[in-house]
Amino acid sequence: MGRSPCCEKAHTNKGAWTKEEDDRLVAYIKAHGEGCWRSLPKAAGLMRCGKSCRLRWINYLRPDLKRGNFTADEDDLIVKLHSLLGNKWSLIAARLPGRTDNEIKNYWNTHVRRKLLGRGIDPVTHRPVAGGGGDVTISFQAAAAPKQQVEVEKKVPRCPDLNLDLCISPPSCYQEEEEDIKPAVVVVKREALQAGHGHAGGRGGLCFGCSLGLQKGAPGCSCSDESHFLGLRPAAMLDFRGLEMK
DNA sequence: AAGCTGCTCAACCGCGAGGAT
DNA sequence: AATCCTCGCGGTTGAGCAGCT
Repeated sequence: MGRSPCCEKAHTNKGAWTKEEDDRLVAYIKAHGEGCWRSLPKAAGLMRCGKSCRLRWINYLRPDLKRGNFTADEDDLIVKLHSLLGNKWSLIAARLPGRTDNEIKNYWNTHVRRKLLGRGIDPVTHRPVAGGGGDVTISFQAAAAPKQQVEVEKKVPRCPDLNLDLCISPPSCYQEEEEDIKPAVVVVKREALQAGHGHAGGRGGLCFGCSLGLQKGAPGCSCSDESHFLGLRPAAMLDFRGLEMK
């Protein structure tokens, strides 16, 4: 049987969008707002499926999109977020105002991956590839799970890609310089990340905690201290479970 | 100038999650 | 509880472009 098509394919346009289609879509969303993508094409007089309209709006027509090249800061943040979140492009995009998941995914695949490989870093694990010269030591070891969590995981196996529990080890330089440093454990709930919280006014100069939605100045925020790995204070234990929000 | 190759990025596809019935 | 429906996500594709021979 297979799944039913998302739309009436025989009567939908495909491929590149025309200026007229863009104008129609923008005008409709300005008048009626986003949402109800399934019925939008018909209502807007577009011969497109809802999915296509949504994608066009989100990735290209949204007025708050930031076009143009990625800055060094954005580049850096993408690498850091990817090291924590993996290929969760929508979560990464939520931390980069004006950028879309599709744009970041493309940028990663065409630029960042190659750059990391060139530095001898595995873009998947963010560890030095065998024989490589990289110095990134981000660990993907899961934090010790509480008993309740373990029981849940008997039914729902841990998905490594989900990264609900993340363990970050400071780089080797910290281990050399500060012997008593404890690994910082960051537990990030997916809902918190999806909520899209963050400081108003852009990301410039935000610590990693703030990039993940922490209130500036809250425990775990280290905006004023540029010297720490990923903006985390090496000896601090950060628990982002407190970020859960509606 | 023509042909080839590699790269970029907009768009498509299939699937899973979650809400509604 | 089961099924349906819609939305959103991540992987993949392919048209268009730039650079090279």
